[in-house]
Amino acid sequence: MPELTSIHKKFIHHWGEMGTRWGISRSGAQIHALLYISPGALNAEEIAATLSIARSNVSNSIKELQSWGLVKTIHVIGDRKDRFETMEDVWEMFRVVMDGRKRREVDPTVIMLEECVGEIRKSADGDRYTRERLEALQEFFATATDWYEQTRGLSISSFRKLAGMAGWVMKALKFDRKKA
Amino acid sequence: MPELTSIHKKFIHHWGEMGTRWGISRSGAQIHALLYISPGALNAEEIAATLSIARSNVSNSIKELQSWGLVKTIHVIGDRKDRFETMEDVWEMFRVVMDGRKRREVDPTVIMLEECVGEIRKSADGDRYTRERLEALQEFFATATDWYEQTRGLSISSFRKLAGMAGWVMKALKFDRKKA
DNA sequence: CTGTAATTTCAGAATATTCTGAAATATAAG
DNA sequence: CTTATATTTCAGAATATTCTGAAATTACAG
Repeated sequence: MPELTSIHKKFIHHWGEMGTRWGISRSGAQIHALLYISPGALNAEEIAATLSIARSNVSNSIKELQSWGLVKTIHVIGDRKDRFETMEDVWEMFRVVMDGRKRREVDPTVIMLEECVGEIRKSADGDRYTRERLEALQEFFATATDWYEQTRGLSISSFRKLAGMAGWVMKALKFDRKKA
Repeated sequence: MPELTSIHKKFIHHWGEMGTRWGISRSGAQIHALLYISPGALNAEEIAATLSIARSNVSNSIKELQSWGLVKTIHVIGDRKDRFETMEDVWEMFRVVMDGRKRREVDPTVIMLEECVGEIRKSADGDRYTRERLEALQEFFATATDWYEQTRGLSISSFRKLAGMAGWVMKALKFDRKKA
């Protein structure tokens, strides 16, 4: 993918911007976008040249992407350069990102809430309102993580079916639906 | 909530850090945390004093939170100062954040993909692989937004039931489950 | 109106993040 | 081992974001 068309550029730039909102650096997300639309694995030099970024930036960003589990290294015999590729399956890609975000954001928050609620229960001075609020958050996170574990193994088609069920459940059984 | 205990501080600081990963500034997220654990609505001066941040920062951050729909203004008769509060319901809070993120991140991406795929179809030069990849992304986003619309109105208890169904579906019907 | 309190705006300071390029290190063929 | 090439490290530059404080604006009681 040495020559980028305007469509390639558009996609890569947008993906780069979006990546920053998902905790991935712009360069990292751009590299991911490039690998995603590249038919074959690319080496670091090719990536740096194609995206006009420093070779070292590629190295660091690849490491970042690998820490997310989004990129893996390919060794081609007769080629000393490492090559990199990303998964084709979008659903798997999404799951990998979700797992990473859970690990980095949700899990530490759950720990923090446990610690806070634990302390507040010990102190027993009657900070009732704070305790209520933190326990409500705890319950939410418990439900959310439980939910995530129940569903993260579903294939995309199963997930579609589950959405269908939700709509059906809401309509046919007149389950409680929040306004709007 | 003028005097913060160490538990309050711990929660507020953690929430502030997490907020930055969700596209909300540290100050904004800290204000949100403070309002969340405050039994009553607070005015801007109280917030600034409690969190040791500039009065103008409170003003801007409140505006940011209001753009998310996370904070609303309360007018108390006989008090010229605006007071602010946030919703108690965690589930609603989560939904509000999800709506905001969808609006800011998913919707523009869907548009970008439409534009790219549209152009690539017109050009018809045979960039088959890129087209395939972008269409795969499109399909994923279509499923995801459809799913979100189907389920965003569910109450937390319905959602719990849905998770139960998912587990049941996976086990009892031996639906396809991806490895790991 | 007038005066005072409240709020907002905004330019620049402070901070945080990302990126570069040169130097150091690692890898492997000969 | 030696030499070529490939990769990583890292200090500081470049960039982006957030925050502050003073000035401008708004709101409203008297």
